[in-house]
Amino acid sequence: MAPKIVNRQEKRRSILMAAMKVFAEKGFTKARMADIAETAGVGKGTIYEYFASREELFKETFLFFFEDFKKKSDYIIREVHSPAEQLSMYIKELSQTLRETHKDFLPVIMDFWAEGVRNRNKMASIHKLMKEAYTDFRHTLSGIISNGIANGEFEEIDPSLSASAIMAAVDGLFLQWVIDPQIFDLCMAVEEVADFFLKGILKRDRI
Amino acid sequence: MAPKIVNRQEKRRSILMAAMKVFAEKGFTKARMADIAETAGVGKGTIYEYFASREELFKETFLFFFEDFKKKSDYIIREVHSPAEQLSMYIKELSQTLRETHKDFLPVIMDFWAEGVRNRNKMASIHKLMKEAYTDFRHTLSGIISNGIANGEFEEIDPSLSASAIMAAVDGLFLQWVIDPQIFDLCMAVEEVADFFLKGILKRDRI
DNA sequence: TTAATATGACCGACCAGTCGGTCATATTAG
DNA sequence: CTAATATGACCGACTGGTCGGTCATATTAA
Repeated sequence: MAPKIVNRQEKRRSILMAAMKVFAEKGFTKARMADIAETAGVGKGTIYEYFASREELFKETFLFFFEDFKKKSDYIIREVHSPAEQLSMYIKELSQTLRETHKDFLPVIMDFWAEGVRNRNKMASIHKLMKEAYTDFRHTLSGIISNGIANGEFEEIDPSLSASAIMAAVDGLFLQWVIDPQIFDLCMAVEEVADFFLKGILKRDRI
Repeated sequence: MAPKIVNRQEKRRSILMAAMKVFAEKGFTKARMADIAETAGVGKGTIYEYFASREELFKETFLFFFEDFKKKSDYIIREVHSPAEQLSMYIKELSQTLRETHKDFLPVIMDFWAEGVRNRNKMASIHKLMKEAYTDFRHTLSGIISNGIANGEFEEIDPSLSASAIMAAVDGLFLQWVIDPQIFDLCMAVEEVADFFLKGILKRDRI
C-alpha cells in the first residue's frame, strides 16, 4: 500500500508540515499524534520513524519559524545600508511576519512562549532555543544601533537595552493585538511606536 | 442547621491559596487536583465543594493577581497628582509587582497568556478576563496621559496608543527577563525605557 | 444535662476517557 | 528470500470529576 516514497528528507518534511498545520489549529498542547498522522496521511507509528517524540516535532516547528524570519532579516541587513533604515525595515518586517505569516499560528506562538519560560522541566530545550533566538535578535538589533551610533546617526544610547526595548515593544503590542485585534492594527501600531523611538534616538543636529 | 462551624469563605480561600502555590510550582497545565488537595490538606472531593472545576480555580487565581495590582495602582492614582509622576509611579509599581510578587508565579502568568489567547475553546472566559484586564490597564494609563495633555505637561500624543506602548514595553521586557534574567534587571530596564518615553512626550518648553 | 437525631462538610475509591509511544505484523523493494 | 519500512491495534499511565458513605457537630427532646 505504502507507495514509492523514496526521499527520507522529503517525507520527514511533509510530516513536519502536517504537524505544523495541526499545531496551528489546536496549539501544541491539544495537538494529538493521531491528528498529525492523519493529516500527514501516514500511520501514527511512522511519525516515530522520523521524529523521536512530540517534543522534537515542536522544537523543529520553532526552528522553522525562527529561521524563516532570520532569512528575511539577513536580507534586509545585507541590502539596506543606513542603520536608521535597517532598523525601521527590520522592525516592520518583524511585525508583518507576526501579523501575516504567524496569524494562523497564534496558539503555537503562545505555546512557544509558555514552554520557553518553563526551563525547569524536560522541555528545557525549548527554553534554550528561545533564549538563543532572543539573544540573536538582540545581537542583530544592537549591532545596527551600534553602527548608527558609530556613524553619527544615533545618539549615544545603550545598544543592548535599546534592542531589548524594541523587541519588547513589538512582542508586547503583538500580545495586546492577539488578545483584542480591534484596538489597533498591529503593523500601524508598531510603526508608530518605532517612529517615536527613532525620533528619540536620531541625532537632530549634525553640525 | 449548619453542623460544623466552618467559615466557608476562609476555607475557600485556603484552598485557593494552595492552588496558587501548586500553580506556581507546576503551571496550570501540569497542576493536578490531587496536588492541590494535598497541599491544602483536604480531600480531593472537598475542592469541588468550593470550586466548580479546575478552570474556576484558575480564573480566581487570575483575578487575585489582577485585583492585587489594581489596589496598589488605585492608591497611586489617588495619592499622586501630577500626571507625569503618576505615570512613572504606575510603571514602576507594575514592574516591581512583576519582578517581586509575581516572580514565583511565572509559569502561571505564562499560562494566563497562553490560555487567554485561545479564545475559541471552553476556556473562553479566561480570554474575556484578560481582555478586560488589559482594557482596564489601557484605560487607566490613557486617562493619566489625557490629563497630562490637558494640563500641558505632555505633547499631543495618542493617549490610547501610548498606553498600549507602555504596557507593551513592560510586558515585553518582562518576557525577555523571564527567558534570561541575566541580561538586565527588570526594574532598571523598565525605568530606563520609561524615562526615555517620558522624555519624548514631556513638553520641553511651555512658551 | 444528656442522649437522640439531623445536617452537610469531608473524603477517596472509582469511573470513563485520553493519549503518547510501542511492537507484532504487513507490505514493499531489491 | 531478506531487509527495510510502514502501520494501527494495543498498552499502560494518567487525570478530572463523581458519588455513596462517614462522622463531627449543632439542635432538640426529655
